[in-house]
Amino acid sequence: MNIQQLRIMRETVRQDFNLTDASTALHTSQSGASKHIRDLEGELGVDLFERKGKRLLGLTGEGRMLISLIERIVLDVENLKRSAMQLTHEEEGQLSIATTHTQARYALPPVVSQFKAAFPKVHLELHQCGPEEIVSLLKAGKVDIGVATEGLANETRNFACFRFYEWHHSVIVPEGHPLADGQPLTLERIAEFPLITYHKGFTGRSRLNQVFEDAGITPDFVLTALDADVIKTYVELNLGVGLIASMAYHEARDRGLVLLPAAHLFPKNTSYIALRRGYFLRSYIYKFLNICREDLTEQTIRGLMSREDA
Amino acid sequence: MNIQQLRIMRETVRQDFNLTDASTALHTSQSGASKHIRDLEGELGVDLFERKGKRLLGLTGEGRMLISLIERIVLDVENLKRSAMQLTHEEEGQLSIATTHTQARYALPPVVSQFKAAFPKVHLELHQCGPEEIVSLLKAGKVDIGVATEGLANETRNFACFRFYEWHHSVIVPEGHPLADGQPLTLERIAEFPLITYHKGFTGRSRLNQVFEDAGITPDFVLTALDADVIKTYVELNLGVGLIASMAYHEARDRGLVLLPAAHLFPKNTSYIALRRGYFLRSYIYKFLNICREDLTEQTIRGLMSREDA
DNA sequence: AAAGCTTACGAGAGCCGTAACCATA
DNA sequence: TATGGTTACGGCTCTCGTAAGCTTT
Repeated sequence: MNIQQLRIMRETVRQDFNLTDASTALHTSQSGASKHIRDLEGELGVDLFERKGKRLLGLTGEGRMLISLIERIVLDVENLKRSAMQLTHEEEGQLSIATTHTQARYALPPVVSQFKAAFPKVHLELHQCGPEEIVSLLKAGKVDIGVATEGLANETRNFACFRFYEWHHSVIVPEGHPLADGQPLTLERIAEFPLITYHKGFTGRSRLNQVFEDAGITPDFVLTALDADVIKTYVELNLGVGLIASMAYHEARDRGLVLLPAAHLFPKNTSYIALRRGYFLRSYIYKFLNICREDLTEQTIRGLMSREDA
Repeated sequence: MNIQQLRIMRETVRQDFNLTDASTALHTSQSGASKHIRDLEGELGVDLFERKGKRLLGLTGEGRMLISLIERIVLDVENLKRSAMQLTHEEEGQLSIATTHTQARYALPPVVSQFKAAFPKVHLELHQCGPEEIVSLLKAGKVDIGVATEGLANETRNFACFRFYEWHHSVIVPEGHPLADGQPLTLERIAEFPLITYHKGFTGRSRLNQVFEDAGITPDFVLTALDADVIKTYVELNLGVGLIASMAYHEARDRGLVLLPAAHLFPKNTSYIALRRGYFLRSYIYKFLNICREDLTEQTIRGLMSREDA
């Protein structure tokens, strides 16, 4: 038995039992992969794959029993290499973060600049995309960290999720707008106007819908966007009333617009930081989390990683 | 990197950093082992061993960080092989049990005969020895199961310990002995006679001492033995009063001797079954535990193995 | 036909063990 | 001097990739 055999075994499962894809993914020949699998089956004395003629269709019952151990071994071997790398190049490396516009623009800048000061040699990569893509990038191991409000918290089997910060939606209107008359804000008054807010699945949008539905109100969302900057642009054009995350409003920068707090109308939202479970973490990743939330140290993170939520 | 390198690494640590011993333990050449270690260090880019000239003295700090991962990988690889073996030869194999005389003679016989009926092809090996040796045999992996009253329960880091059954000490005397006069048994009355019981460290002996000490009584242990059969022999010779585990008394077999219950004088004892943590368990091992305690199924055992006590 | 797995085979890398060498107690 | 680790080296196995063959869709 050798590690390559296990790697090929794992990759073949991941590539939906397509040996050709598996071998290209591992930069090796397909014939070699074929032989490796047969050798492994021979040594273990067990058929791992269900075959129809020459095609691989899936795992046998025995294969399913053994694959989890194999996965763990391969993962551990990778982690061993990473750990060793980490020990020699403590300060160098890459940190890839997948995140939404909202986080990248309003929540992460102070974190990133502090992090860059602490680890100048680490190459930072911000991957801006939607919540589903964050999840798949994380799962595929293409990024180290995911940051978003949506989509992460219900993936605690694969990810360890840490609370980042909490925030509320606010209403944003042009100066002199009827809603800015000082009278208390209600859902009914807001819904009298055309609304502009985030796309479905972005930045707490699901909760907004829920609130209106619970109140029996059907608002008119005339325009939805991926980010608050676009929303603000159309609010300035007087196309409607904006509903944005309050940290997206900047008094000096957003002259001509007025922010009306709406914490009493909409429930609070929580943004999460997610890491894959089971993978080795470079020391600077711990540092990054530590900057995000001071109470997260390497020790506490390690502890929370192995359990459920945080 | 390959598995042999990791195996050699692990074995070298286990053999107290003696490469020669490590390589003989793995049935390979010492020169090869030397090379493997240097290759591994080269590939990982880290010195794993502290050296003084050419001697290996211990692990470096980096080595200490990595050794636990290496241990786990090697263990998983072994478990993978065992699991596969298990899947093909479900019913065959060996089951080694280390246990004391008391368990082997009085508690295990019904379990063993039931087990043999269920798995006739499994070769059973009973290793009779003292509690400390049970612990070391288990640790070394020379036996699969340890059964004893003493020594196991405070090793929960290395072993998963399951309660087997509970029992009490009893007093045993020849027929017509003054203690068998029907009057209630007290510590004071017992201590008037010379006592015969188990060696230190065997079958609840420590608790006996504690009870007398707490009562401010200094009994006269004239003779100690490893097992109840020896004790009974000397009680028959009227050399003293016996203190034995009550399950060691058999009315028909032990004619001429009288058992006086002493559950009110001595605290209850618990016998434990111990398994090593982290190792793959053949299906018949689950069956063995299941016979010992009906509520232990493969599922419950798996669950309890990963946690602390049971 | 096209996609996909297996078999055959030759080149080359890597592993192993013997033996000689070197360093430490 | 004995124990223990390293270096050198030849044999040999094992791995890898190309190419051809065979099966299934």
